[in-house]
Amino acid sequence: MRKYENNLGEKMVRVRFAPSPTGLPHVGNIRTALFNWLFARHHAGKVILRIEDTDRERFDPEALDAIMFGLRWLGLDWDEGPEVGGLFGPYFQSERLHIYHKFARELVEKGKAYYCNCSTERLDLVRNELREKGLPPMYDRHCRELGIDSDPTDPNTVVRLKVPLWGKTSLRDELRGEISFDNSTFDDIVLIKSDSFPTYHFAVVCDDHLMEISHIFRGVEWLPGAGKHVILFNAFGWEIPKMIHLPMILGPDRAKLSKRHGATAITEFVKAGIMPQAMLNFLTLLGWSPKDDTEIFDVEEIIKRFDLHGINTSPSVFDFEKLNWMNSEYIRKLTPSELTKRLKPYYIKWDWLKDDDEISEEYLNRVSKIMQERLRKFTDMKSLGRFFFMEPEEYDQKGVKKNFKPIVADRILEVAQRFENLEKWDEESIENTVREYAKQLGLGAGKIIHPIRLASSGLRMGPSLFEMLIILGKDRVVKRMRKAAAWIKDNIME
RNA sequence: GAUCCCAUCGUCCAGUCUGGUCAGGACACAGGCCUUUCAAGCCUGUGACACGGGUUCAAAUCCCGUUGGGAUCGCCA
Repeated sequence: MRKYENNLGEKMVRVRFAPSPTGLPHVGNIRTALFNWLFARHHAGKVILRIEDTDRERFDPEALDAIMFGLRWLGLDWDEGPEVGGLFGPYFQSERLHIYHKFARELVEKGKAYYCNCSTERLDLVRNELREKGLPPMYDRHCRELGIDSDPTDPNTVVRLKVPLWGKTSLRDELRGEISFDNSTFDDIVLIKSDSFPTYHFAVVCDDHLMEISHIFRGVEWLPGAGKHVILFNAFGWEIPKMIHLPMILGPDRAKLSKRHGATAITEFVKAGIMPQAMLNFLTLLGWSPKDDTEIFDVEEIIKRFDLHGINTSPSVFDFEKLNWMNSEYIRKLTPSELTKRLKPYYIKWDWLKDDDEISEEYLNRVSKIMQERLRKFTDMKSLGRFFFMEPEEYDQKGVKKNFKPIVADRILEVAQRFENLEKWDEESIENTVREYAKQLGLGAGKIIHPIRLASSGLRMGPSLFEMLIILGKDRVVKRMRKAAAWIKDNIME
């Protein structure tokens, strides 16, 4: 009797995300976690986080924190697993060794597995010989019929699965249909290693059964090995969960997405100033489609609409550009004060702000408002908005060439003087001052506007000049203009 | 090498299951409008059914083959 059945006797949806804590969580793994989660939430099922820490050599204690951080950042919670517990624990495979040992002994007793004492040297030798002959490198099943007596805990032996030598094994992928493999192409895989830890293939089958997992979502890279899992499930006589193999995520060169393509760890997207909502939205659409033209939708809407039918089978290229665009859409949905809240940590990191600064919240919100629609990522602020906090230390080179002619220095000084004399520092007064002066000289307003922009911000592009000057404040603007005029006189020759 | 998976604009997706509308949308790109610049916004444009056979009145869609891409073949997961 299952622990989790509804009162119709139907299996409850239970999915698992089963990362291996060996490094920073990769977007591919996170996408897998996301699809698991969306499916479970859509069907009011349970999400189990299980830690596959059976590789003691590659274990990285920081990885687990990074994984949990990444999941929580995206808003993916789990109903059972580390820090929340559950009825099917422990959720760390390293704490379940006795379970795997018990099942391994059972298989040996049933004649479905055997102990093997072949050395790694011998295994290498055998495989190399086969490889040289152009044959698939496999174990030669030397110990298969030897009847070696041992125990899963014995460091001198491993436990191997007795894969059927003939016939076919087939499985049903919910997206691709029947897939079948010739048993002759399978190796007698190791189930328990000599350090008494289970291999991935063994642990995953035992745990998916024991934890009553109903649907297995994982990357296609697991598909070729899934036949072995079926053999194992059958050896135990266990029901096989439904399997869904998710298409791979590729880099722009169509190779599996990896570090050399740029940011791939979820933490790097966090640092770059990508919003979790945007990341979730983007990742959802990478391999799944709502079947209409909806592109921007929130989690609730996605959960409501997520289903197996919309999942793709072909691999997709991770388009950083489109993610940035989507992020800009989400940035625009924020109120100025929400944006300020998110930008502040970056300001502090860049030394634009100190905790005890007297810069007002109101000032920050005005900066947020004026910059909001030109940010794609929070980090764009670093180059686009520096001048709101720091004096320009240099001027944009192209801008200098175009706008900082020697004759301009006196014009800047003149406008600075007129600014200083202004009683009101509002858009109307500033604009009138600039336009009237341009008119007096018989010049287009742009001839005055561009040098002022460059003088006050150091940049040749940016938000509306007059609004920008209001925010900066009269004193700072006048000071920066005089400084720029002096700079022109010092640096620009006739 | 063997096995498995995949194949629509440069990219992400729709259309394929259930053959029949100029193959639709988004990102990117190009041009235009707006404008003090940039961005945004609006308008327009460039751009794809990998190839070859078959089935059919009709094929992106069904079947077969070819080619191409990817993954997997560990006491890693």
